[in-house]
Amino acid sequence: MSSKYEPQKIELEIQKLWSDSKVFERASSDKTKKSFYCLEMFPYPSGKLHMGHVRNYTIGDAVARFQRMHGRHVIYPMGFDSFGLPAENAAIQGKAHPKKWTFARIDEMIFQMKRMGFSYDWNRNLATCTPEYYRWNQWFFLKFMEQGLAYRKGAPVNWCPKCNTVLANEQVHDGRCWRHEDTPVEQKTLEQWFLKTTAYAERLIKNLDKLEGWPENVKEMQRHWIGRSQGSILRFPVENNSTVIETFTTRPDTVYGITYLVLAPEHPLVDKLVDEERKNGLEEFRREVYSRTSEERTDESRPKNGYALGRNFINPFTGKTHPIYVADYVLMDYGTGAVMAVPAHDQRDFEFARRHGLPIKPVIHPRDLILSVDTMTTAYVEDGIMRDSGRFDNLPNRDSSENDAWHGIVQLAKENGWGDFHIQYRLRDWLISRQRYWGTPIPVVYCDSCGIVPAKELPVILPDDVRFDVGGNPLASSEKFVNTLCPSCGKPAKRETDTMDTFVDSSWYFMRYCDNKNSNAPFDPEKVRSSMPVDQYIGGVEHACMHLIYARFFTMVLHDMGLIECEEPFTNLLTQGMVCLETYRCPKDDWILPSECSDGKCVKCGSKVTIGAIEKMSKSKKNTVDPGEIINKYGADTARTFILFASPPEKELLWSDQAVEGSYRFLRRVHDLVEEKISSRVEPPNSLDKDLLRKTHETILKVTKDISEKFQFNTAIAALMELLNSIQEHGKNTAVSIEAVEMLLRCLAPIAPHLAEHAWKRLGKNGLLAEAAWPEYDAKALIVDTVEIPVQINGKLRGTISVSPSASEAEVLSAAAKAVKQDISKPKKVIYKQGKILNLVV
RNA sequence: GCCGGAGUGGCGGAAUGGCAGACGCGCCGGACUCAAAAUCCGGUAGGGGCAACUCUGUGUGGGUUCAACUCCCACCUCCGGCACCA
Repeated sequence: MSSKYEPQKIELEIQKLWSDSKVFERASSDKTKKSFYCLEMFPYPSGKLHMGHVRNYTIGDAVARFQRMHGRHVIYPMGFDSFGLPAENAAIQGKAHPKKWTFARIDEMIFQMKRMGFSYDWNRNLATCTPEYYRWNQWFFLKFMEQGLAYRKGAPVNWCPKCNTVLANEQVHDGRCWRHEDTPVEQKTLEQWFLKTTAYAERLIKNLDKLEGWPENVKEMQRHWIGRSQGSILRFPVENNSTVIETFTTRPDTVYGITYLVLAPEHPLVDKLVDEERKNGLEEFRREVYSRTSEERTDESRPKNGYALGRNFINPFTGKTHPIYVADYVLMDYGTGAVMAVPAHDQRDFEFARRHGLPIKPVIHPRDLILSVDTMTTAYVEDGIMRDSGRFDNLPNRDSSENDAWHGIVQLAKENGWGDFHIQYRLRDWLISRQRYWGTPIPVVYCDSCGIVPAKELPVILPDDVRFDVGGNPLASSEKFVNTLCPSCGKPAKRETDTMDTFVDSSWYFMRYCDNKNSNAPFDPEKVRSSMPVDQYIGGVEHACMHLIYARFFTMVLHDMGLIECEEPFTNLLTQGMVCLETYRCPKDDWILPSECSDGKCVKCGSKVTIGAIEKMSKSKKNTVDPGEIINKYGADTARTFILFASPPEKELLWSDQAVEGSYRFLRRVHDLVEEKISSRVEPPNSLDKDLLRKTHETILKVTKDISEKFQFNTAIAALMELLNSIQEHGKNTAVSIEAVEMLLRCLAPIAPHLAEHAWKRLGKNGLLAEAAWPEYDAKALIVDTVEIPVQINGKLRGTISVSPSASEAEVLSAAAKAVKQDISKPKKVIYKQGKILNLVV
């Protein structure tokens, strides 16, 4: 009795079989085997899986299943990054309380994940918005505080005067509030909490060299993000004043060319230094600078504006005095917020000097040329020979030794107390304060007598009695929450109402998975020790910097606290490419749906539509494909197979409905083949068997290699398609062809697990395929009697010959003589690679 | 501007020094059908030739090698990241 391929039916049956047998939970807790921790970046529970998720989790699930079949104790968890703005926005729009909203979305997501057949151990599940989870964020925060790794300082925020609220960057559109399009966002300074990531900058950058299992591009992005630069701190005394201005420079070799000095507009010394008569002008200048958005301010193409403070400083190297400016091109949050300006050797200083009529003094010249200020059109930033630089004249400014002017000048500064060598990082401390409700409350109390006091009782629970309709941080509207007693002196005090950045949640969730139900500690160190580090982490490259740096930072801090053994959380990282589809764009109606385009014209306005720009799937570009629809039409196995087949995992994937059909056809052919095998009688062995047996074992070898070495599921699937073709060409129901089918199913199990499991059952196999062993190839079956090898003459193909793989050069030459038309009896040179190729030079 | 990655049939892609285009999609032809869909079989880089065959071809130009998609040098284009970081 053979049946049709009905994926919907098969998949639900098999999913029930897996869940009833608890096969994945079992695999996840079997301590007798060597562990393999397969981790995927957990999602924000938006309610619907999108194709990006489906690709991410399909790759991960295939890896997890592959490793399980290799006898590993696979830890494969899933959870939800469930704090964040969308839930709060839903609440502001009056839809539902964030808690209710979030848990409803989580349930929808879990349903879809189960429908995809992902083999998670749901016992390890977690949601970061539960007190059971976030209390440990608070616990870590207090530990960080104890060690001076959490501190408070002023920092600018986006402020909407109409909402009376701080806005997240994503709530600011073109410098205006997302809800008040006519209201410009203001910059305001608030006291906020920071984590001291800069304390780990050196280790974060150094350890990258050890991460051999990480893609080079991600490591490079992190190196740049951390931005280590070697230079020096130089101090300049202000004329007729006791103040000293500290600057950071990577070019101490240019100090003799300083012609002015610039402070960032926010620099705390500005107000102290400004000349009384220039105060009003300064305020006006600052107002103008602050009115710009940060994008405008950091636009390199804008002319560099500045304002003289009417005061001078002394360059201790020359004893000369020069003016002090404030300018918008100097940033307060890099280095010391002040720079020594050398227009002759720095392009930005050069532009500023030309614009403001400041002198330019070259002190480094090319070997064969003396620079002239009058003819310079850009700064000279190359290396050369020092001039007008006191005792450093005629030295090379920089070379590979420590005897160059660069080092000599810093040494001189050091001896005189003017400065020292210094390494500066671009990485900044991590601002974790968010003026939001739906996040982890920062567990501190402000007391009039004791100051900042850590909360004693954890968790500090996020209250439910908050108002979303009054503006401001909803958390501040809960009287019960805000008003408390000081844990230290017992007098009335106020709670912190800021909550934590959700990147805190995702910085250690992979450790919580190891012991997700622990109510006495974030985790049992022993449990983390046996599972961490993560063997394979899979996710989007968009998290290359922030998330992956924060998670590495947390892991290092926890390591230093003695809580965990490993210093790096993720041994191997795979960043999957984007899922893309062509877009339809109308000149009037912007992005339109494919259905809104007919005959190349927009159905709304009749304009000619531009079709075909391939873009990342996104709602705004109207080029999404809903995974749910694909499952309904073809089943989860087809979606999985297509995703893995269409492109190698780290490359972008171009969605194609027609190619999806192709994957469906392949699976149906496998299904039909199995049905055919079980309904026909077994025949005796025959002469075709040998080739099929070899093909079977070649396939096992290739699939194993492709998946284990490079996650090349695309070529592994191609090999399985070839095997299927070979079995059908063989056409007989012999022991060998039945074995070939069985091997095909085993290899298909990580890719299309429902169909493979179903067919396994139909073949009458005992036990679950999900727990079966991965096949091993038989080297004997790979042996061949003859091989076809190409015969080349002068590198050009002139024929092929069939020889024994062990044939000698003489044998091959005589066979070749018959196969080609040319006379090859007197070759100049013979290159014979046994069993591979023969090339003759004549 | 700087850093990283990629350029191969009509399309997704394969081959990491050894027969370029595996596998799939699409397309063309055939079988089945009253017909269509589905399915099955065959063909499918381009040029020339009735044909055996032959020439050209992996972004462009050069080089190394018996042999280059693959290695080296220069350039072009596209994608991603960073971007006044002193």
